[in-house]
Amino acid sequence: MFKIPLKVRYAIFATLDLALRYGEGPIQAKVIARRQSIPARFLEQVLHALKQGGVVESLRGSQGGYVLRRPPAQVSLVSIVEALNGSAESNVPDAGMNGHSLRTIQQESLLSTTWERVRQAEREVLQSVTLETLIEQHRQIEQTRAPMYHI
Amino acid sequence: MFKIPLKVRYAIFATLDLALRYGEGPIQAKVIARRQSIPARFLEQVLHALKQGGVVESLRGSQGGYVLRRPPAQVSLVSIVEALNGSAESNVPDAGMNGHSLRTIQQESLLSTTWERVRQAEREVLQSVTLETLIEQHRQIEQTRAPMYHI
DNA sequence: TATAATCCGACAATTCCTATCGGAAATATC
DNA sequence: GATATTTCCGATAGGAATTGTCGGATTATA
Repeated sequence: MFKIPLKVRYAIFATLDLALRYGEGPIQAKVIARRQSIPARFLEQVLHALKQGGVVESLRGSQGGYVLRRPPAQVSLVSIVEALNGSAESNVPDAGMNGHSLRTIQQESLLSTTWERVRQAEREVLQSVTLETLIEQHRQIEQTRAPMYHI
Repeated sequence: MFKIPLKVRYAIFATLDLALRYGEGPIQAKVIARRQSIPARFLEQVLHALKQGGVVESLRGSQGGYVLRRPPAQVSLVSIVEALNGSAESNVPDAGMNGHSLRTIQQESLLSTTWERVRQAEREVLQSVTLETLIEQHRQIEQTRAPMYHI
């Protein structure tokens, strides 16, 4: 409804790539970028944010790379999304009265509970979907798709 | 969570302004703009979109203006929000295979059901809030605020 | 030491959102 | 009919956010 940033998709598919190889040691950003068709240099930034958010662990130096911090079943989409926003993202446009009339503030307070409910509804859905969930869906799609090429 | 455009707030407060005077004839965009602190020329566009979306009725010419198409209790926020997007707003970035690899399309199909669930969750919340709801909240805020000035 | 990778800041390019403008079409009023 | 008012419509400017690129510093491996 309100538009989903590309950054979020990149983050999901990057972590999904890690999830598919969970336990096999670190994977380099460059490799993920190639596999998932994501601009390599941009992906670096996304992965860095994911690290700050505690979703991912990084290993520097040669043979380094990224590793999922927890097993795929314990990584929900909400943790990924929130890692990217830095968990700040207040809906009220700069609360600080900077150039905002009293009217504007009263207006905000009228809608704030509604926005909060929307946010919460989003959170609940995203919390119910984990990387493990996506892996299963991925497998199901593969299985229904593959036979078509064999006929 | 995913940021709410200013346009949406403007639309809500404009229709709320109409709701507070429902049944008293057409109200001009200029008047609403002044009362709600919204850039007049921009509000015109928003109201036009609301008309296309069937939320609002317009009367052209002198003494014209805008009128709510249905009573406030029957106007939900979801109808307002969808009127603005033209109800298009597909999450898949231009479906048409233009420069999109097969991989990208498969990726989208993996997330499409999740995005759809998020969208649906948003819709349900926004559907449960009507202009009538907001009017009541507005009155309650007024009543709790007013006494403070009298003491 | 050489190589490979993340880290970090700066910044360029692009797209989207917000806002403004001029004038055309429609309508009420005098 | 003339005039004033108001919506309608398209164009477009300004700015902010998003997306993407780059250079080099830092860290680790071999």
